[in-house]
Amino acid sequence: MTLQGLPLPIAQAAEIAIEAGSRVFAQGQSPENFVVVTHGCIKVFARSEDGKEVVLYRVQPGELCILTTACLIGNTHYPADAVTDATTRARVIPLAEFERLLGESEPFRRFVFASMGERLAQVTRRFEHMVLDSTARRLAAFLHARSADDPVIAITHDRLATEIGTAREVVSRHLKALEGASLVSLSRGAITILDRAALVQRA
Amino acid sequence: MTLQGLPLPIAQAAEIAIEAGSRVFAQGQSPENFVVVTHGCIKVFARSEDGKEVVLYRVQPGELCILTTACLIGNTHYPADAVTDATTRARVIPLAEFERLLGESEPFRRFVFASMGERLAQVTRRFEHMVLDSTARRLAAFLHARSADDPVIAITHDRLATEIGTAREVVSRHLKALEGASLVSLSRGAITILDRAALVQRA
DNA sequence: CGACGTTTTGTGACTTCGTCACTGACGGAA
DNA sequence: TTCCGTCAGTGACGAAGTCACAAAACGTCG
Repeated sequence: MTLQGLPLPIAQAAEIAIEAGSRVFAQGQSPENFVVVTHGCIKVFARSEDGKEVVLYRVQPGELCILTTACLIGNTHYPADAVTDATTRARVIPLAEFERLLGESEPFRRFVFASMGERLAQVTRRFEHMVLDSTARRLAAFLHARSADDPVIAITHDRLATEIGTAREVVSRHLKALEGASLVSLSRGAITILDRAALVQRA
Repeated sequence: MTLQGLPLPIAQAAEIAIEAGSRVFAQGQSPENFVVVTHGCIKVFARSEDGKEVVLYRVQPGELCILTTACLIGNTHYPADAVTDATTRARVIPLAEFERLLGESEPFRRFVFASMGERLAQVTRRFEHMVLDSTARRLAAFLHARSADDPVIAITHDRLATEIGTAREVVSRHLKALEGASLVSLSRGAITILDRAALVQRA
């Protein structure tokens, strides 16, 4: 799903900028606009009463927020929270215009459904791994995915833990073990991948 | 989402019957029809290589299968499996007709999106509870939900375990504890709820 | 530079959960 | 009644989550 592939109505829509770390929507709210990210990244996550978080998915450039879209027409409210990971730019289409486009533009409709299908498949896989895979596997898979273009991953153990759905201490211990096996080297706030191939084996 | 509330095109669609326990779709397939359940129940679940399962959600009467719908237009394939829990009847609309309706019928479109929004919120909450809640809480919540109209729940410990995403032995142990506290009584293949109010407390 | 506060990481003790390997109990069907 | 398949109970043990701190690493402000 590239930016080039965006249907005309989206490519022509107004663009807004959101600074890094700001809340895009909160649990219980109802959305007013259809949103497609063009730059940056939005993190969508659920939070329990006692403050623990799980990341559901991220909205990358060229993607729409499936929850926003579903709530928009379904007229329900968000079951999750979202904040920007980095400075983000997005194209927005107000509800009324969005509904009109859905009825009139076949490419637009196709784009919306295709995006929802992909995202749904992604969340399903994530769900499956979260419940069925061991922590060690999830960690290895995460490190492998995040080191695709740069062997140095800038992340704290705490953040990493919420990404893969476990506790910080558990992450620290597993990383220590991986360091012992010379697969990674650790420093404050960063993890350097030394043996990426070996990580695939463990994932 | 009641049957009465179904938009006309669905109420008029052809109805098919599926016997209990048969596979509705399998991981990797692509759907050919839009489906709305009218009687019975379809269980949608993910499965790992070694055979472990997690239930994602169930499609009840009046509901559509969100995965089928998303894959249908997105033209992707199923990321999960589905089987009928009981003898099931469903109305089906072939792909071409479905696409035409989406463009032409505003109520139909609204129904589809509303359903997706609801289901998505449901899966999100399920995801959250699965990752963040303790096994004891999930078990109590399950027993409470399933005893709404009948205090006797017909289910084996093994099935119950896959429902709440844990192992059979863990379920057996927790149930034993609940029996000790006189909240439930146990028999082969069935659980009788004795103190439903106390279960809410623990959920 | 050095003291101080914050953030990040390391560790040990303890609980809960998941897994394994069995055993026993129940309920048909032959 | 005797098999046999399904279901439940158990003890042992390793993996993972929780709790309570201690120790680094870093930022910043006199």
